[in-house]
Amino acid sequence: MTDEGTVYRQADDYDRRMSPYDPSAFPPFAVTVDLAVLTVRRHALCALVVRRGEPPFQGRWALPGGFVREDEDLATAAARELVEETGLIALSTRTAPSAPAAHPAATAGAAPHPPAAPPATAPAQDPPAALGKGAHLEQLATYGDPARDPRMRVVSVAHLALAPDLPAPRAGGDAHSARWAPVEALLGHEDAFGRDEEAVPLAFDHAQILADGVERARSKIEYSSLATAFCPPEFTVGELRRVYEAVWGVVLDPRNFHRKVTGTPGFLVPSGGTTTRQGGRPAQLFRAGGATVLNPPMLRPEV
Amino acid sequence: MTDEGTVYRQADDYDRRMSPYDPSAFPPFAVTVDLAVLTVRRHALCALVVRRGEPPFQGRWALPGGFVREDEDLATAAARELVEETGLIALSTRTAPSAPAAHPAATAGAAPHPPAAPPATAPAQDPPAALGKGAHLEQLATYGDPARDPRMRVVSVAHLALAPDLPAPRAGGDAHSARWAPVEALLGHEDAFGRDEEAVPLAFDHAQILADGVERARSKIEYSSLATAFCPPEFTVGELRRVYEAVWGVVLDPRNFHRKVTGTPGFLVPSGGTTTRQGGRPAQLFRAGGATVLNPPMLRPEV
DNA sequence: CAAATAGTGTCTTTTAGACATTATAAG
DNA sequence: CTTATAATGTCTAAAAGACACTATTTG
Repeated sequence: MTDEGTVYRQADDYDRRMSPYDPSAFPPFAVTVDLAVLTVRRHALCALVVRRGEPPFQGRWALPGGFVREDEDLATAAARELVEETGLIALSTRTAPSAPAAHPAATAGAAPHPPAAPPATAPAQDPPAALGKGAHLEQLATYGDPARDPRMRVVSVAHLALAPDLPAPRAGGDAHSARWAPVEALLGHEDAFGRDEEAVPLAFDHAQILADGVERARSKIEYSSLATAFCPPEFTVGELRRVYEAVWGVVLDPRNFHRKVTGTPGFLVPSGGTTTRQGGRPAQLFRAGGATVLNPPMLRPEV
Repeated sequence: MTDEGTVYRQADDYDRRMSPYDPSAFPPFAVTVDLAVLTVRRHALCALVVRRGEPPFQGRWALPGGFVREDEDLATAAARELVEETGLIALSTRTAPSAPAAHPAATAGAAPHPPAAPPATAPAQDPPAALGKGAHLEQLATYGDPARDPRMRVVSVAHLALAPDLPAPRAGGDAHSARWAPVEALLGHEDAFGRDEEAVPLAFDHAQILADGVERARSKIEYSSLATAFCPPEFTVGELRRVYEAVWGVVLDPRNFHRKVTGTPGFLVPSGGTTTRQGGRPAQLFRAGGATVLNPPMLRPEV
């Protein structure tokens, strides 16, 4: 039914170039991982950005990232970068392309591995680190526009990390090399441009990566228990609700939220304790339950 | 709070190695695209597979794919491969990672595999092509396990394509170089192993890629109008229902399905005509509406 | 006629969302 | 006391799902 022989016979071409005996037969790419690390700080969804010290985009903010090493898996590289940037240990890295019903429980995914401390390189002040804490880590998408890096052909496998609120990199500072910034400002929510320092567009295609990561997070907390990744090990229903409110940018009814979240099997398990850290009546403390898929889901309010 | 200097100062490292003046400073990768092309044939979800003519995995079935060219975007490469393999024109390719309102699509981990096909091997008869037709195309996930291809380091950016039923590659044939095969058989649905020819595991990590693609499709038709990508330009409600039944592997109530699908704004628009190609009372013909996000969603029946 | 598919309606259960009320802390 | 937050309950509207019934074709 089609032109003979031409159609899916590109395979010939493939094998010829795939031959290890002719390494110059295929175009070489650099492969990196970039990280969209999100957290909730002061009731706002924030991302970790680092300031670039060299061209291109010198002085601009960018997402943290680095090269994938010779014998390193993509998930391993992302976990390594996450440790290097934040001290966070990846708690879950799934091969699965997340889907509601398919998201298996994933706990330990990528191994911690050797942080491999770079020698003398850095003055490196204010690390936003919180060693010993865990974060959710998953692959986001891959970006490979030939022009995305002016220096060479780089394909970046972006990852999304969700972490509990971490200590500020350095309170009061202003010209540091790393910081948490509200995603609204980073993504230039129209009217925000020109006002704030971080309203300058991110380097490379990192604004697109971040936007994709934010949308992934926003949609995924609907159908999974991932919102708990933004919370400390023990948290209250109110704290979890404030996570949803910050990530979605909406206000939720505390009573309906409480009823729904406590009624979803496997979402939360009471830890026994209570706290008054939010003021008011003591609230029950919970831990994340084993469920990864929420049924029924938490639905974002309509437009 | 963390080890000084080591943390996010990988930027130095990054920039040093990124320098175009030292191309040997970063490890070179081959980058490919692999395609999980899905369609619905004879009430079963099927995938396009090609037979490998050379080692490794000689004689095994694999997903179609090929190298990303020097100055080619990832989406462009995937669209090119799709045309080469099937004659299908990519109708939609989104950079966006996940499902809009809901569900995150995928994140994937690692896996290897380049499809390789033998040159002389193929008489290349039966292309499952259907020139001039369109298909949905989107990025799925990226697989980069260092061992996924025994020959060299290959990172593959897998894509998912959804197409209407196409003419069989070659009816009656049995040892062709390309064919549609039910995903159940390809993924070795337990009891299916050993019975059928395609019960032999796919080459490389293609079973993982295909499984991820199938799960992406299954979840995405819940919250988007993507199921129409499996249908011809004009289709009936019954035909659309059979798509859902095939993809999900369930039986749906025709009456509730009809009420729901016609009641979802923007999902379907009547084209005016009717058809009796399914037998019985003439059915109204519809086209896909403009809506991409379904509200309310079509929910998969529970376990 | 029977058989098959299309399309509409009706009823019950479940869920979402609006909102009242009570409980227990801090200041 | 007031104020803030937590937790439970009640009501209504919408949606899901089970299922009866009618409509229009082919054989």
